[in-house]
Amino acid sequence: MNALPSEIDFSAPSEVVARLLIGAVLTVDGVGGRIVETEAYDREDPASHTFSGPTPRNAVMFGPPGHAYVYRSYGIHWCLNFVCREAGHGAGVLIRAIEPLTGIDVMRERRGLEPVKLLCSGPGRLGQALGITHRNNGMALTQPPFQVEAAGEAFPIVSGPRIGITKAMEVPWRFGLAGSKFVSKPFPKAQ
DNA sequence: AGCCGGATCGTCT
DNA sequence: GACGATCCGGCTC
Repeated sequence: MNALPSEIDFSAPSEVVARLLIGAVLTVDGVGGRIVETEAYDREDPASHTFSGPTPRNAVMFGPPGHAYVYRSYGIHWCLNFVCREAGHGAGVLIRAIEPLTGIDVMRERRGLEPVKLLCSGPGRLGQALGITHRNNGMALTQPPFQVEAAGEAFPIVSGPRIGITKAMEVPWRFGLAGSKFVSKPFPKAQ
């Protein structure tokens, strides 16, 4: 009844890709799980790193789609994005939370003993649990250590305002798997 | 359950 | 020199 998982078209608009990624399975060196929360960012988007044009930091986001854009957050965390749209556009999807499925022991080594629920619940935690660093910046998502398997079925999706931004707060480009206990924060009015 | 401050540093003004 | 696409611990209600 389910169609075979098809490849995700990263050249689509970031808000489309952000929805497609809900339910997809992401692993890094075999460690990962089901994506349950994403956020879309785009070039004409005041909340996006690319809003003010290309810089050394955001260069990867202006490169070809289907690559990893990794940035340092608050001087502490590494956050993982997938580049979208055509090369030169400057759009991407922030991976905010996954439901851990494989390599949970490795995640615990990296993050310490804590409930599975919290291992990848938020972009900083996810980055640490999956071992993401600046070395992953610019890497193709079709090549090791990355593996992205598209969802084989349509998952129920909720949406709402993005987290932790101060601009374009009215844009509802945060997406989540409806009812998931692994999202970083509840969605307004959802379920 | 919710608010507050500290940690920590690359990036851009 | 200021500011984060954040997390965590400690405190209060």
